[in-house]
Amino acid sequence: MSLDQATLLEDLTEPQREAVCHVDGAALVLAGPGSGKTRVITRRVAYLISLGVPAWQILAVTFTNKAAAEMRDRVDRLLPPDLPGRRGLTVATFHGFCARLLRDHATAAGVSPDYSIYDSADQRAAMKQALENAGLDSTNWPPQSMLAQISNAKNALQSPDDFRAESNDFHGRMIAKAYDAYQRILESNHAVDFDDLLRHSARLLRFDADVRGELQDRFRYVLIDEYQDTNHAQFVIANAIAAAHGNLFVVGDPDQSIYAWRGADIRNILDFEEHHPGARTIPLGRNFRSTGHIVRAASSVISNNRRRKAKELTTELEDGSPIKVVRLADEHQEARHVVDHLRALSEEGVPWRSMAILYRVNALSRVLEDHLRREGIPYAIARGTAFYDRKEIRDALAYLRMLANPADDVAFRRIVNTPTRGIGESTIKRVEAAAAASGRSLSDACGDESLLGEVATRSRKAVLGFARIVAEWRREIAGGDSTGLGDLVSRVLRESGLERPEAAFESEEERQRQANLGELVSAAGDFVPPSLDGSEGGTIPLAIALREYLESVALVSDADAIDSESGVVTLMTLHAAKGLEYHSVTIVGVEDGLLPHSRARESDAELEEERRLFFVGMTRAERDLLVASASIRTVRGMRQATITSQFLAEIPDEHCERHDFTDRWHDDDGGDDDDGYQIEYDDDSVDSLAGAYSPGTVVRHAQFGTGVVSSFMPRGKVHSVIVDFKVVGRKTLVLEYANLQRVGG
DNA sequence: TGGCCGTGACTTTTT
DNA sequence: GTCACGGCCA
Repeated sequence: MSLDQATLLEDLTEPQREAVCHVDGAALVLAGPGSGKTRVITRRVAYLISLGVPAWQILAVTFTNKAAAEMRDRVDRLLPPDLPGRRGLTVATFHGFCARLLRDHATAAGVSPDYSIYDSADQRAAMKQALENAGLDSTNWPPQSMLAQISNAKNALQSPDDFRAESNDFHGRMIAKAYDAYQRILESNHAVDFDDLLRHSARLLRFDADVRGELQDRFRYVLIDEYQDTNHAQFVIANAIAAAHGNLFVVGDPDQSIYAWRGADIRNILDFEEHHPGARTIPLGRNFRSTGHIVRAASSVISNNRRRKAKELTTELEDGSPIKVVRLADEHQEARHVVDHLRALSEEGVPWRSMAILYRVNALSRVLEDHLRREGIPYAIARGTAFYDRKEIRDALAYLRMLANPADDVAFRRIVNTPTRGIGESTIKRVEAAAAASGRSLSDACGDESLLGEVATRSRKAVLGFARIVAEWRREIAGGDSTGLGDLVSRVLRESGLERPEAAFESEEERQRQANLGELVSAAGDFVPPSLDGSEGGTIPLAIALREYLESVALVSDADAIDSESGVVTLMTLHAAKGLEYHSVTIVGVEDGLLPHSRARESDAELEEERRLFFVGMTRAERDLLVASASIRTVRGMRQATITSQFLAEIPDEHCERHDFTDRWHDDDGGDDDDGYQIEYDDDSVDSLAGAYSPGTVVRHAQFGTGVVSSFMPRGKVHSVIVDFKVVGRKTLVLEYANLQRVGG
């Protein structure tokens, strides 16, 4: 049976059709929000297959597992079940693809085939160890910030040596030192971090002609989604595979580039035509998602960015209702307002699952949650990693990880005495010393009695006993196949003592923990290893299945947890919302310092990225968009006055209704009695003073000299500010009496 | 050896 | 306000 090409093309616009029918050569599809991007990608894959290109020659790369799953599914539905050549399409995330590549070519890539993938918590532990080894004090050299700078280096494909060569100041040299020490720890633990997945793959493709040739031969057609968010390593990977045949088809939107902080290089998409002379560029500017007010307002906001490829965004849908821009007294009023709004929509028949609440920082979800819960509105927070962040789950996974990778001392150390089995800190120290002296891993050393001379007799028994069960588990892994994964996990949990059936009589928390472990067992039991690849009834060795399972767990993202079918309101960060759409979208906390974020106001480039983030949020809405801010917000337990985001002023008045509810302070039953919307902002008192003395403002005081405002608070009829003075330090002053002068702009 | 309690630091976004 | 770590006590 063949695939009817006319059906694939019939409901497409002209530019969409052009993109779908593009076959050979490089192409750049500039896909504005809501322009049918996913449709174009899936149709093109199906179109290629209809031309006789076998599916296994096509590689499609997305950003999240969820996007990959959706794409696979949609292509699948376009293809007749008995179509020859429909099997074997590769749809993967960059990280997933690279993890697989490194496993298949471990030796060539210079990694151990049993490598572990370290998540951010593991990275922090490794970095702390590295700083200690390098003789750096972690107060002066915060692990988090060291990791961030190392991450940047890795994304730019710099090795520790490259990095050192480029660092000529003291600070840079110290980071180079930490990078080197950190990398040694990863190596000795047979571990890679997220960035290494990309970096090692890029290096492999660049320097190993055999591997490169193999991939180039196999993947004749390469598609990359969200190309604006690729970093240098990803750029190298994509281009290396496509170099031989030049069939690189990328889709993206520079206006939705929101990952520069993670090394994404917007030039990859802006300079695509220079990298690929003769490339075809196809702009998709027509928006099919949102009503007129929303599209035009978003378009207007984003036009304030100077560094962009100007692109017209149009819609043929009706204007719809104007955007609601509301200001509330504080975050509780804000949450209450949002809840009322969503309830009203629900009463009009909009299902909960078509509503989303977006925010810049995760911390804002809490107040919203409280109010949603109190009001009985079903909701879910997009936090895919939440389950895997629980202590008991991390413990369980550490067991599995040290079983799969005996060199993983970080995992081993985590669980060697969890639950407690009489192997205390001093015992571990001694085993560690013995392991280091003999060049063995911790888990190895534990099983070797001859190395444990320094260990007290009683502890030695405990250590050897533990080593014995570990050896038994490893034996089961070596002899089993993929059908035994669930049983393996269940056995390890039981025999390790993590699972305690008697806990049913203990606290609610403990019962919850046990339930979580049970969930982990069933998840492992249901896991289908990707390399089984649809071959029904087949099996692969248990060791490989375990490795693939751990890999899939390590690569889950928050966005993966979003279930549009679940019938609940979704709460998530603006970042996680990329690529999604909802009938109704609420963006909260649109205040100066939050959006744009205070940590991202240093440069125009950062400000523009914040604006793109707001743009992404706005364009998630199909018909209803509510943008809220609070005039007072509690940050870190301190109530602070805020000023509205500059982005709000960029929404043209003809596309929005502005309401100020800040004087409804005492109306706390938040009832239906406030119909009398006030259209005008009364921009007096708190707002304008807060604006003049917002945190960061430089001021001069007659006695204390100059300083920087650190916070601003209304105090009844007066206002007080906390100022960090250069000479005398932190002072709290009453604005009305202090006679401060603002310095500079 | 293990658990508890107090103090200190810190919060952007995430594969 | 929250979390993580270190010190102290049982």
